[in-house]
Amino acid sequence: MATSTEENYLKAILHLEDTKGAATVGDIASELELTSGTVTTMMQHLSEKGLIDYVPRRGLKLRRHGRLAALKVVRRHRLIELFLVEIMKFDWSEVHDEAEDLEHVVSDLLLDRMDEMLGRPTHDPHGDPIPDRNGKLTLVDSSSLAEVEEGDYRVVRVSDENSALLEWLNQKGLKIGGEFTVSRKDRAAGILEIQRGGEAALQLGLEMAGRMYVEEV
Amino acid sequence: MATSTEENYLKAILHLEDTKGAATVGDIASELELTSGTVTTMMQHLSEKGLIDYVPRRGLKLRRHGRLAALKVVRRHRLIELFLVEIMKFDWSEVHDEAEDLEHVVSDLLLDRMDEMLGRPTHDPHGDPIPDRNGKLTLVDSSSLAEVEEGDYRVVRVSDENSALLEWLNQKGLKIGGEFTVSRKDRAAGILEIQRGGEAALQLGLEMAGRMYVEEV
DNA sequence: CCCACTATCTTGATAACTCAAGATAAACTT
DNA sequence: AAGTTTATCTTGAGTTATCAAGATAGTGGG
Repeated sequence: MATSTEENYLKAILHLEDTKGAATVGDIASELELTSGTVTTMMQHLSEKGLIDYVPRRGLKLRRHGRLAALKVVRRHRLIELFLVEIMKFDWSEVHDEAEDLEHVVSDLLLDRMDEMLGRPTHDPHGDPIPDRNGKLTLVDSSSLAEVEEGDYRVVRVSDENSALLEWLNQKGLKIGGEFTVSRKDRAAGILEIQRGGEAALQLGLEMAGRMYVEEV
Repeated sequence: MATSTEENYLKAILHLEDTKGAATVGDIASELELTSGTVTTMMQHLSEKGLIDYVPRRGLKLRRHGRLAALKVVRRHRLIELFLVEIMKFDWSEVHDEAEDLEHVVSDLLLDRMDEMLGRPTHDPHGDPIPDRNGKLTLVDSSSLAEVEEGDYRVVRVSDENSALLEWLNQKGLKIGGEFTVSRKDRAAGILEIQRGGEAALQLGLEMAGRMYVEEV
């Protein structure tokens, strides 16, 4: 139905709407590393296909159909990531790019086989929820680690966009579900200190903390 | 390095050279279901890239580099097919198309993980040999079932191009390694009769038998 | 040796996706 | 309100892969 290119645009728009409230031509261009002119052309095209509402210079928004298509791609991406981690024994820091390619190619049948093999999972390796086959998505209720006060927390989700952070967390043994204490927060220095069990305290920059989402214990 | 399209052309040329001795523009066109004009253009392109020797109207041939690239694609295809059958529990009749898409996308790392998981296999689900990482390929020594005389045989390989045949074999319980007796051969009627253990005899058209390869027991 | 047939090749067009550069509209500034 | 900045849009052009239609070269028959 949709080409891989179209799917990538739809996914980017969904992501921007979910995080920033709305997507603009410029946002999409920088997310996909394209020029805005290129994005404008595609917006006209997606609009003609009825996947988005697009009024030149006024803005754009996913339509129902486009949102469903985008959620389908997200579902594929996340299921594939989980498959790579659980079955193929990849590290959670190395699955993003592979899934980015596979999500456009894997058949529905193979995807369902993966889903079944994984026991119809609800979350991917980074804690992101996996939309179900109807595009329904259970939101994860959590706060950014950069914004919480001192206290006890559990890791609920980590952004998959920075693989260096994922590797670091992996090396420190901190995974989804892991618990720890925020023992010090120095906003001026932009640093957070966290403590786990009897282990040595870890320093973490606020920028990286902003990519981690937690719930209170 | 090469686009999926280029890879498909190279694979087709390799296949034709291996089965017919040489590939022509027309052969490639019908194998890939394209017009000859399209193929001509690509031959010029592959020739410029040094992947084939091509003299207009005289013919074409894979060069070392092109042959290696083609073998790499074949390796990917066959490993993926085996992965789909062994790990994902697909039937051998339904893996061809899926592998056709995945072969251009799966990373070397993922492919190696599959290879490892499968125990560095040497043959795909249809009995075709899997080229090793250097493109070395162990030929399967076998004869076409359409050409043997009455006697006892073992199935060594079945062409993966006719999925109806694969389904039929599957349903009859005849797989790679399976043994049987050719009890009657009627060239005029174009029919072959085979017998296994105590089971009822099976009739098979010579055309289909031509897609099966066997060795004497 | 010439004609006809067939395979191959060339040319002109199309579709999808992209960029660079210049035009225009909307939003701030003062 | 006018000027400046910034975001967005338009236009022209390039790339890759494709087809249709017409030109051309080789081959085989008479």
